[in-house]
Order: sequence, then C-alpha cells, then structure tokens
Amino acid sequence: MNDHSGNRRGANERRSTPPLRRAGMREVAERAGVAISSVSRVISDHPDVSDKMRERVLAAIEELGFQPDALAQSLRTGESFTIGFVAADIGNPLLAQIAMGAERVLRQRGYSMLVANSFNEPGLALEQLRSMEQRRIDGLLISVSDETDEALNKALESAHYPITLIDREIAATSAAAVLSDHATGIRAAVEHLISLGHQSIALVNGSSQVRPSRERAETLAKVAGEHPNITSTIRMGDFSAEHGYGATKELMTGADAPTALIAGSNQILVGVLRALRELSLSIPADVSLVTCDDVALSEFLTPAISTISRDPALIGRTAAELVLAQFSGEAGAETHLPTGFRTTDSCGPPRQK
Amino acid sequence: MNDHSGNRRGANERRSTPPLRRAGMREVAERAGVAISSVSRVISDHPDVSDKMRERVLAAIEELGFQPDALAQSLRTGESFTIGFVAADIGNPLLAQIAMGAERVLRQRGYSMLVANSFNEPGLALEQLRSMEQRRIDGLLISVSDETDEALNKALESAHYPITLIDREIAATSAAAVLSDHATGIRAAVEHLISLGHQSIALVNGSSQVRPSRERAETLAKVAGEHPNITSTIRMGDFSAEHGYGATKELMTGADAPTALIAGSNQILVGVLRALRELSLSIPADVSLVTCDDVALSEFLTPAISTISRDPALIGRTAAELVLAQFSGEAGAETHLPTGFRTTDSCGPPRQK
DNA sequence: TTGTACGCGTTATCAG
DNA sequence: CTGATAACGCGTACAA
Repeated sequence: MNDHSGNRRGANERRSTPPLRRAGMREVAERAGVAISSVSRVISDHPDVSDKMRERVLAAIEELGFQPDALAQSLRTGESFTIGFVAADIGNPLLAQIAMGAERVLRQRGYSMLVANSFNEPGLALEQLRSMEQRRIDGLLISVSDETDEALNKALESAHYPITLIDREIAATSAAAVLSDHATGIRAAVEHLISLGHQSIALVNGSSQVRPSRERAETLAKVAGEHPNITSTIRMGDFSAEHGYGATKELMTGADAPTALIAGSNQILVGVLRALRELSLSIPADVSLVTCDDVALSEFLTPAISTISRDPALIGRTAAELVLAQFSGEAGAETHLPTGFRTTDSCGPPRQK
Repeated sequence: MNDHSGNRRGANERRSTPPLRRAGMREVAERAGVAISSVSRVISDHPDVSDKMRERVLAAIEELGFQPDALAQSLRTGESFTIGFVAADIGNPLLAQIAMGAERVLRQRGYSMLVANSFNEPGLALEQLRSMEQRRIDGLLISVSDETDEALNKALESAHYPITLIDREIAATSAAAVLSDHATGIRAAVEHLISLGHQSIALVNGSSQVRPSRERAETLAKVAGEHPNITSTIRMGDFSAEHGYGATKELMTGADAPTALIAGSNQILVGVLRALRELSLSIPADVSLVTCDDVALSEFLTPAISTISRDPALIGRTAAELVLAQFSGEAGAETHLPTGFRTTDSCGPPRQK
C-alpha cells in the first residue's frame, strides 16, 4: 500500500530511492530467507506451497516491487504470451478496429500484441513475420495483401505456431480464418439496385489478390447472371482513392456508363466521390452508389451512402479467439461472419434515357 | 535457395521434412564444425572473424534455416528492441495513423512495437505498462487519457526506460514529448470566425485531463478576450459522440445560442452533427462549424467542414524518433508540431437577429 | 583469430 | 512442502 520502498537504513547499500536495477527472484528469495525455487512456486501459483511460505514471499515481493521477467520466463517455458498482428494498413479504420478488437481479447487472456504494418508489400510482411518468429510469438493474426505470394505462403505453411487469417484464403495452409460473408451483403445490394430498375452495375473493386474483392466480384457477376438483361462491369485495381477515381472517370465517361456504382472499400469510395464530383454527376439522380464497410460521417453526406457493412471489432475478437483456440489442439477452424446492407437515398431508380 | 532442408538420410534422426524444433546456434556450430561462440560472432558481425569462418557458418545457417532467438539475445544483452505503444483508442483513425507512423520508423531501426489499448482507463493503462515492463520494453510511446492520474504518473516517473508522451503534458516527468501546436490552429479558426462577424463562439471540448483540450480552451478564451464584445463558451466533457450531441443540444436550444461551434475531436463532431441535424439547424446559415483533426469524407459533406488539422503520421514518426534519440543519452526533448486551419463553406457570417 | 566457460532470470526435476 | 541444480539460447570476457 505505502510506497516508501524500503526506508530501512543500512539494509540496502545502494542509494535509497528507486532501486536502480529491478529486483529479481534472487533478491526476493534472500529477503524472504527462502530458496529461489520457492519464490518461483509462489509466483506461478504452484499448489504445493504452505501459507506461511506464500506470505513471506509475497511480502518480500511487495517490498522490493518485484516483477517477474517475462523474457526469462518465455525462454524457459517456450511460451511468450505474445501474438503477432500483421496487416497492410492499420491506418485504415477498418483494420484499426479489427486490431483493437483482437488486442482486447488477447490482453484479457494474458497475451500482448505485436503489430506490424506491411504497406501492401509481401516482402516486408515476410520480413516482419521473421522478426516476430525470432521473438517467439505464440500465434499470428495476419491479413496478407496478396494471397498468391509464394514466399510468404511458404513461410505461413511451415510456421510452427497457430495462425488466423483475417478475411483471406490461402489454399495450402492449415491456418484458421475469420471470413466475412461478403456475398450476402453485396447480393442484397445488387438485388436492391436491380429492383430499382438498374440494368448496368459496376463494381470499382480492390485487389484481385485477396478474397473480399474476389467474392464481391463473383457475387456481382452471379447475381447479374440470375436476372435478364443485367450488365455487370468489374474494375479490379488496388484499395486506393486513386484507383477509385480513375476507374470511375473511365466508367462514367465511357460509351455505356453504368447507372449504379459499388465502391470496394472506403479508400476507393473517396476516389469515386471525387470523380463524381468532378464530373458533376449527382447521386442518385445520375448514378446510384453503394460502398463497402462503414466510414465515419458517411451518414451525414447528402445523400448518405448505402453501405454493405460488417462489425470490425467482432472480426478482431473472433480472430483472436481463433488463434487461442488452436492452443487446445484443435485444427484451424473457419468462422464466417455476417455482412449487412443498409440502403439510403444514394440508391434510386436510374435516369430514364 | 532450395528448400529441401537436410535430405541426407541418417544424419538426422527425426522425420525429415521440417525440423520440428527450430535450429539453435548449437546445431549450427556442429554443422559448421566450429565453436558456438564463433557462430555468435558471425551473426553479430564481430570484426574478428576470418572469411573462411564466416563462409562456413553462413552456409550452415542457410542450410538449417537458423534464426537467432531474440528472447535469448534480449535476456543476455538487456536490450529487447521492443517499444511499447499505449493509447486510449487505437480505433480512432487519428491514433491509428500515429501508431502507424511510429511503427514504421521503429521497424526501420530494428525495433518492434507492442501495442495496447487503454480504453480511457488509467488503471488499465498502468496494468499494460507493467506488462510491457515485464517484457522489458526499451522505450514507451504513450498518450494517457488522464494526465492527473497519480498512480500512472508515478509509474512513468520511475520508469527506467525512455518515454515519449504523445500530445500530453505531465509535470513531474523527464519524458520527451511530441506536442501539437493547437493554439495557432484554433486561433486562426476563431479569428476567422470573428472576422465573419461572430460574437458568440462555443467549443464542444474533450476531456480537461489532457493537453489538447486545455490548450484549445485557453486559446479560445484568450483570443476572445483580445477582441471586444466576444463571448466564448466552453463545454468540457469526453471525446465521445454522446458528449458532442448532448452539449450541442444544450447550447443551441439555450437562451443565447452561439453562432459558431467548434468540435473538439472527430468523435465529438459526429455528435455535434447529429444534434444539429435533429434541430434542423443548417450550416452555416444557422451556425458555423469548425472541427479538430481531419476525418475521411469530411470534404464531401455539404458544406465541407472547416478543419483544424495536423499530420498524424508525422506525429507518430516524431514520437518514435524521440524515444530512440534518448538512447543516445540526451534528455527527453519537447518537439512542437504545427497545426493548420482550412476554412470552407461551413463558416459564414452569423444570421442577423 | 578461435574456443572455453560463465551468466542473463526463470522454470522444472529431483532429492531431502 | 522445500531446497539445490540443471537447463532455456545466447553474448562475452578470458584464455589459448
């Protein structure tokens, strides 16, 4: 309770105030007049310790402000209680929320999270993975930027620790995965657009090297195919505003411009909106608009943007639970998380020709 | 290059494919027919190693896929090459960007980043701090949610490693700090509002326990005092949409409603906008609006919101550089980073009475 | 230039 | 129930 750490004179040869080198089990053992191994037993809650022993040791620990050295513990036990998190862009609010959700449950279970931003470079991601392995992470949460990168995949396959893929699909891996069910969300959006009378729908998509983009593209094509006279256009690219801007300009100034647009990410949405503004196209009079994933303030746009949404914190929490679950032996499971569609005034009937 | 790791039969008693336990220096030394310390010298670039030695060792390392164990290294050397990052809400894009900026320069210098979200609870932050200390972080980046929390401050003061405060001011600490110059940004905003004819300006502010809110409040009061007949109102609270909503409703339905509003954070802005929408008050006809820190999509609102902005990635990079700089002996420096003001149509002359 | 031996702070095994 | 003691994987004086 009180913090006058060790005011007894003479007992300690060092300058009194804060112990320069933090105390170790050794000092604790001496202070308590017991063996070092007994101290160990106390801090690791070993059943075979007498109450008197525990008392003495805990007192010494308190007086010295002892904190066990996690590094030494890890070296000895093999467990680091550290989980790695690698993603292309934690600056993206979606991923930041996922990371936050994950960190929360990890910490609750006694784990710390090591993060790394791979900036869409598989090479960097691999390097970061190595760095984490050297730190003996007990598990890994990763959202690769390219599911086809051989070197990275090989590293993931041969990893000796549990892995959870975040919205990614890599064939030859036994990793667990949290997968968002993009299909139902985009299907709802597309069907809604079709019911409004749209016949030409375009998807300004992200990278084809990752699952979300692929699933969205496939679903759009599929749904379009289920209805007569529906044309679907897909512009693959990267998850950037630049791509959103360029693709939208091309699409909307081309011969048969689509009457409805779906932006494949919040970054892409920014580009799409810039292009539409520049072209003086209004929503939904000139073109209906849907985007993927929530963005702050989107509710205040005029019109608000229809959104295919999901719960990022839940994704993060689930990912964390999935890595931890693998410690109990079970193989990497695949968990599917729902996706919703919230329609707003950004979707309306297409302009009559 | 090739990955048929050790296909020689008989040499290894284990199943051939991937070595179950990763190789250590010991195996490398045996394989190369040298002493274990020589291996150590090679991987730590010790000058006194013959080329032949280096060759042999590197070959063995390659063949075994050896990676040095960072934990053991840390235990031995005392350096963990790990920096902690503690903040109240990494889900907040501002902090996520800061974290990203920091992680980038840390990694470039060979450091990994351990993150923790403190959810505005000093108690949790302290716990996380302890956890990181046990992991022997070499330094810490922290943005406390309450500069007056005694327990946390005491822990920071007595820390044995360099610290950089992120936009926080704690008296009794020798930590370095990256401080945004909120004063000039908000001064520019307020003077602009005054020049438009506003005489009653309100700040829907964040927590008074942190520097940014205080500096903004002080500056608003000061600038108002420099001009005749200007009334300033300040509503302290927390950095939440709820506070923004509640405060705005009260302010705008009260006796002398202000003609201009400044939102103290992007979360607060959301609440302010909700309240204004509910009250059917239009911007800037009924009330002019300014917010602090950039938010995605704010450029697409009608009108776009005037913003007091700063560069979050730069803040993060600077914070990282500031911790690392302290390794070279120098005391914790204080770096001030600029703040700008971008005005848009959300500011206009006040409605005539 | 290279090898030997000890210690970093813990945990775990084995006697007592 | 408690106490010595050997690892964990590596760095580093020190000796050869």
